[in-house]
Amino acid sequence: MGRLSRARVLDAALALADRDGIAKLSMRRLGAELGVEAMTLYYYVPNKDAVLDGLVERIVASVAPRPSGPRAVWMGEFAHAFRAELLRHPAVVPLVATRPVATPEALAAVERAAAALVAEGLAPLRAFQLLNAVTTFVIGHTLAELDPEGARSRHEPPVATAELPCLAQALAAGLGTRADHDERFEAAIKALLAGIE
Amino acid sequence: MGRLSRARVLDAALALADRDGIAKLSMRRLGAELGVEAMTLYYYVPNKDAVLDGLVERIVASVAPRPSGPRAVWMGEFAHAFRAELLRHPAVVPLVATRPVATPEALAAVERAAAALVAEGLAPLRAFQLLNAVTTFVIGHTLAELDPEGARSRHEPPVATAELPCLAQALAAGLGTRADHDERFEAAIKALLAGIE
DNA sequence: TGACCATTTTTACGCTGTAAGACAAGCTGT
DNA sequence: ACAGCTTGTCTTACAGCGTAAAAATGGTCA
Repeated sequence: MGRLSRARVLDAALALADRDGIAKLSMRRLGAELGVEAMTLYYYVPNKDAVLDGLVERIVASVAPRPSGPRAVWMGEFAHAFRAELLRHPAVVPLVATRPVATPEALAAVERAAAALVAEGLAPLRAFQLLNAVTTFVIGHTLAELDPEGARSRHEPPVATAELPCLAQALAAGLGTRADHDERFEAAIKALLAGIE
Repeated sequence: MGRLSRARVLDAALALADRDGIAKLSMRRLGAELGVEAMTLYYYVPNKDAVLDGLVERIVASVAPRPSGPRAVWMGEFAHAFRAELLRHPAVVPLVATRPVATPEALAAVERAAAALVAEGLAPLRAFQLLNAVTTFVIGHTLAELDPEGARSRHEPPVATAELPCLAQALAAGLGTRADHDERFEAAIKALLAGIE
């Protein structure tokens, strides 16, 4: 195992969160994962919040819109890519949803994305508004997509459908399946992009 | 102060969360708020998660769509009402975003909302899809709206605009102001509802 | 009085983030 | 070679957390 670094700490944190869930991501566990005592991490990172901010950074910096051709098209592609990345790291989604983009690297990534839109002719304000509308929507949708899994694993009773006939029918008709989510995401992002021309 | 009950525990929890933030909502503090030891709460609530689920229940049960006339209209009104309620309890928004609707009361409220749509002629699956699309969007948007406040209060440097020219310009042009959020919410929900006809 | 009961408190355990300081190893300048 | 500084790690400690288990309290009824 090579030398420690902020990057390696974040790598381990992301792996640990993906494997065991964010709840299990403690400084002691993270240290153990790296073969080191908890306090050692504080040499590379000011505190735990910085680790969480780092995880958000990892996700945010890993996707970017690539403008070319009709805006609704590449914006749609960006939305899909962002959603895919979020689904790849389900444990981190609540962090992305909850914490503002905070680290310099993450802010720089956002700036780069906005700059690309500005280069396409948008005003800076419009660029951020567009980016914001899409990311905000993707995060909201993905959060809703994730919840069920966590809920089911908590305890058996999937849902007391006895006195919830509408819900029971909807579930039987495919509500909450992967296909349902995909389809709804597709429809909603299309509507959103079409409406914000 | 009258007798304790689950309802009064949740009242106190909501008040405490609104006043001091969810981070400060601990069983001991909540007990103190009610003039009682922490462990006493466990007589009214199985564990802390149940308290958090209860907070979600409070929010979810406090708004409902009221179908009458063109769907896009009352759905828009529902979206606005939901957003207003979320903004009234900013500290709870991350919970609503993150935790599935879990308590019987909350599930019943959702069922009631869906039943109202079904009574309007929608298939149960469509009813939930529509509800889901709107609530999901509102939650996502409101989360993004809230983040900045929390971020600013953490420490002074609002943002290093030096090397983030696009962001700086956008901020100067009004990005992130209340008016900006209101306007974007309005535009996006309209687009969404128009596109899911 | 004594037994039952609902409610509350006490005590305790293992876990958390992290402040403060000790410690070891390597590099530098003399 | 020696001293001293830097870099990295570990030790110890503290206050707080959620909550299991058991004990204490107080009221109501037989």
